[in-house]
Parts: sequence; C-alpha cells; structure tokens
Amino acid sequence: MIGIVLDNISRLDLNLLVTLDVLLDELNVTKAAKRLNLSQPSVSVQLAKLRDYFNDPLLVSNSRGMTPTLKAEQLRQPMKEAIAHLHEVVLPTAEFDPERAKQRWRIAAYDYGEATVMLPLLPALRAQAPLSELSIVQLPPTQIYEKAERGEIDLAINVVSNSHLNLHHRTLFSDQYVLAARKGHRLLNGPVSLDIFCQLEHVMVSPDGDGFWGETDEVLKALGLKRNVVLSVPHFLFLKAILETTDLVAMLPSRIAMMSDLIQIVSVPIQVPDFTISMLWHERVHRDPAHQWLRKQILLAVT
DNA sequence: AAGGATGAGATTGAGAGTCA
DNA sequence: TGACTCTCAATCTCATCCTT
Repeated sequence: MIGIVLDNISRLDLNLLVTLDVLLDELNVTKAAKRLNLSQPSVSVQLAKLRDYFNDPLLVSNSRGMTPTLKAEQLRQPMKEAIAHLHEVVLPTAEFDPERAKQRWRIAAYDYGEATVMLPLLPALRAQAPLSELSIVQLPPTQIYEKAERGEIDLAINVVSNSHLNLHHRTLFSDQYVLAARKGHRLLNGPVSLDIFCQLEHVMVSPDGDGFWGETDEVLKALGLKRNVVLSVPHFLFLKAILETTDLVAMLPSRIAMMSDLIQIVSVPIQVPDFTISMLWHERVHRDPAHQWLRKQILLAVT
C-alpha cells in the first residue's frame, strides 16, 4: 500500500502543485505564467501534466475564461495546506517583523471573547502591525479543531473542552458568573434570597439559540430549585443591552457586567462554578513566528 | 482579439562511461 | 577515486496555430 502511494507521488513533480495552486487563483494560464515567472507555453504544458496525473481536465475553457472542475475545487484546500507545510519544512524560519509584515490572522471568538480579549488587543495590534489584517469569525466550539487543522482559522478564544485536546492552549483568565440587573431595579434593593432569585425573570445566553438551561440551572437543580428563564439570546452584548433597558436579570460573566455603568452586580446565595478562557491553536502554526508574536500580544493585552 | 495548445529547437542537469 | 566527457531526458522559450 505504502509502495503504491510512493509510486504515485514519485510520478508527481511537486512544483506542479504550486503551478496548479496559482492557476486556480488566477483562472488564466497567461496570468499564472507571469506570476510563476514562466512562459505561457510552459504553464500550459504543466497543466497538461497535471491533467494527466489527476485524470481530470481541472480547468475548462468557457466564454469568460476558465472554470475549475469539481475535482480541482476538491484539490484546492488540501493542496494549499500541503504547500504551506512544505514551506514550513524547507524555508528557514525568519524573524517576524510586525511593522512591515502583511499578515492576515483569522481568529474564532464569540462576542464575549471579542469584548474581553479582542477589544483590549486591537490598539496594540494596529499600532505595532499596521499592515496586517485581522478577521474574527464566530464558530461553534465543536468546529474549532477541524477548522484549525484545515487552516481556516489560526487561533480560537474559548473555554477548553474535550474536543480541543489535540490543540495547544494557554489560559488567559478566569471569570465568574454574577447576578446582574439594571441599577434601580424595583426588586433588588436588598439581599436576594434563593426564593426571590428563582422568582426573578431571567434572560440567558445560548450561542446556538436553543438553550434554556445552563450552569446556574444545574446548581439550582442540585438544591431542588428552578429559576424563571423567560428569554434566551445568542449574544452577551445583546443581553447587556437588555439588562440596561428592562427589569430582566441575568447570571452574567463579571467582565461583561462591569462594562456597563447602567448595570449593578447583586450578591446571590448560590455559587456557580467559575470558567476559564483560553486561546487555542493548532500544531500547524505553533512554531510560526508571526503566530507566536500574536499569541504574545494577546497575553499582554489581557494580563 | 485574447488566450490556450502545440511543434521545433535550445538549454540544463543527472547519470554512465572512461581515463589518469 | 576524482575529473572529465558524453548521452539523454526533462524543461524551457519562441513561433505559430487553434478555439472561443
């Protein structure tokens, strides 16, 4: 089996993968040739070899240029990753120069991570790496490993869970849930008993939008109690706005609650476990100087 | 007209053979 | 064993044809 694989690879000039990568970017043999510093006929011959190797036309002509085949589309991402790995292997590791670098980072973070990590990070990032770009995407925690492995994200800000065991991670900070409500709330002018806590109308965050059950409810269940959750929203920052303008209350991460002058924190007679926010990244970018620099900036921003 | 494909000839580099 | 030469395959460019 291994012999068959090696035979197949030995038939393939790895430079052809670089050519195919550029061809799929440009969808034009002449433009690809210019980028590769080759003549158009050379690239045409290389395309013919690729077609023979993959037994597929890869690019087909149409009235507006060339269109990639399904096979070419399927090859595109794994090929980019393979080329990136090859670069890591053969190129000497250069120092990262943030001032000159045109780096593009892709970070997965929900609004809590945006508010507590990305917001403090941005001023330093813009000042020190003015030519670089940052893209923040929202991603379910279960997809972080897969996307990081495929190179679709570089870093994630999240709670470490079982699905992240194969990723590197570094703890950023811990946070605790506190009872938050607007200042001047008519029922919160004194100590809050468990009975009152359960009678209050709660709003909670459920990023996937289908949850009326959280850590707080687990704690209450163990005490034989149940709170009154009337609203579930996908974002902490939307929840903050709700608390500022209604009599709803919420168990909110303290860092979010303290961001608003209109919200008060009320002590409650239950203890919900703290949670820890970490940054997570794949082995793929572990030794990359640009990514090492970014991770250092994040640590500096939150500590 | 623009862009891809192809044929002819030139160049390059690896491997084999020879010789001191 | 190292230096040199020869051969041949791979790959390049140029010119030109073909297709859309």
